[in-house]
Amino acid sequence: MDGPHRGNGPVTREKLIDAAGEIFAEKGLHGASIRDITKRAGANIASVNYHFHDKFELYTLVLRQAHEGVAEAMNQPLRADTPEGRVRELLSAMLTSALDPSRPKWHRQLVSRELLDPTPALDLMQDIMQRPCERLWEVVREIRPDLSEQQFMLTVSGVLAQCLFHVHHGHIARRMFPGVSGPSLRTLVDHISEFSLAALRGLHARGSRGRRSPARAPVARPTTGAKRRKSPRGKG
Amino acid sequence: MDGPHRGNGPVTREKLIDAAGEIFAEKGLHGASIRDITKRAGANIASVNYHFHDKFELYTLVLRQAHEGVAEAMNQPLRADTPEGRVRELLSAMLTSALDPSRPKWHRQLVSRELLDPTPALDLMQDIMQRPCERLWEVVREIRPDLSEQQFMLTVSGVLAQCLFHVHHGHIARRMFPGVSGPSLRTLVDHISEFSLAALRGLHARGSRGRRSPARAPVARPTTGAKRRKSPRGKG
DNA sequence: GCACCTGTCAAACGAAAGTTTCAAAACTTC
DNA sequence: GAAGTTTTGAAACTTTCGTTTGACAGGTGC
Repeated sequence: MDGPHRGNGPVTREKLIDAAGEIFAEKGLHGASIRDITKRAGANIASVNYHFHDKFELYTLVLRQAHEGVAEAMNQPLRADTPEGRVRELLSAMLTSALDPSRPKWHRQLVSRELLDPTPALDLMQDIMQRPCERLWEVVREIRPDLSEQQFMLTVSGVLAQCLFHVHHGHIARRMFPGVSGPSLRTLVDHISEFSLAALRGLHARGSRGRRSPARAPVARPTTGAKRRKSPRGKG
Repeated sequence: MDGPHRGNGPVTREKLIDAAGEIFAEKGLHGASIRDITKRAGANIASVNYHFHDKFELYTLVLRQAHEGVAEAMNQPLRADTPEGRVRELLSAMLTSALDPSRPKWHRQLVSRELLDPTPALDLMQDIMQRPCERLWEVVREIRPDLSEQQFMLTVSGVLAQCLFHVHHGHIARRMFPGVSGPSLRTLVDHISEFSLAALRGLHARGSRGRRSPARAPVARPTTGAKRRKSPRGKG
């Protein structure tokens, strides 16, 4: 179990992925070095290029693994009867999977980095964001079918923004309000639901400007192919 | 005016700062290279180490310049009579200075990067966020003095989150809703104000749990000293 | 036992990074 | 104009990066 060569194939591979996830989350694609990753994984320098082709392929694989849990949580059916209940259910699913403490912390951090950096693997991020946007759009339209198209976009963005903030920028809130205890998952879901639903009820329809909401949510279709770059520098 | 050496001292320095701002915003601290920066600035490679000590000192200087405009816009007095008016005024000041088209785009991008990366210059970010948090907290307390401390935090965070989203993650909204025209600054301020105020009116006070709001906003005090690292590697 | 494939290891590779050097050019001061 | 300071220039420096190499240890099938 602890010998140097003992069918370690998948073991070393997984240790590399875990170490790479942590270090990529800490320092980003450019800031992390293969020597750091292999050192933390307890593996040889050449192991990255052996198990994965190059650094960037390891990065995209790690990123894909980080975003999978969130993406699949978004596809579960909503069972609540009322649109208000479905809003809450949707937010609960999003935040629960995103803040799941059993998952390693670098999952959030990596996705957070990618949401900012549109460069390396933007299509993966679209996979994450598309379903919540679609479903939120639909539920919001059930509650307030009289809003303009732009109001829909701004409202959905506002709800998503609150979730994204607590998921990806929680450290800011913790730093700005050090005296206030951090909210539990339940409290978070309750507050954002109540806050957003109250706002939705009080919003005035902006009749004149903008078209009415279309029958279908005008959300970007996903790039299912997920066109991947071959190398970060396109050298080989 | 276009000769090789013509009192270029501060000229080269400023060109370096501008070029560094753009490239740092594009690629981050690690991704940007001094060769790229000096090439875009039309200067020699050694000029960065001559005018600034090293790469990191140039980075912090550029970051400080990027955040100054936003920080000072937050200190202007609020003139509106009603608390609701002051909320709108506050949001308008924040978004106007943050989205001011006359400022170079890399100001936003750099701050956006730093909001994510807690590593290099976190105190600068606190300078940016502290005043909006304080003032929002106070105005929200005027409107709804019955809310619990945690509800205040969540509400202020929610309002800030909407602003941050449109300032720093606008590309996500544009990508997710390609059919909807991006909102103007005026529309944005109107919507976030109306949305948040409607939510604030409809929020139920959570009486039992959490203490009531204190007389003073429990916002983190700024680190005025802004302790700066001497070098990215601490070598010399 | 032999060939074969899989993994691991230490070492080295070329490229690119940040930094330093030093001479020449421009500017300032007298 | 000469001396001294400031700024620029091209080149080289050291370090570190991602990647490659080739040898060697384990496992497997014949």
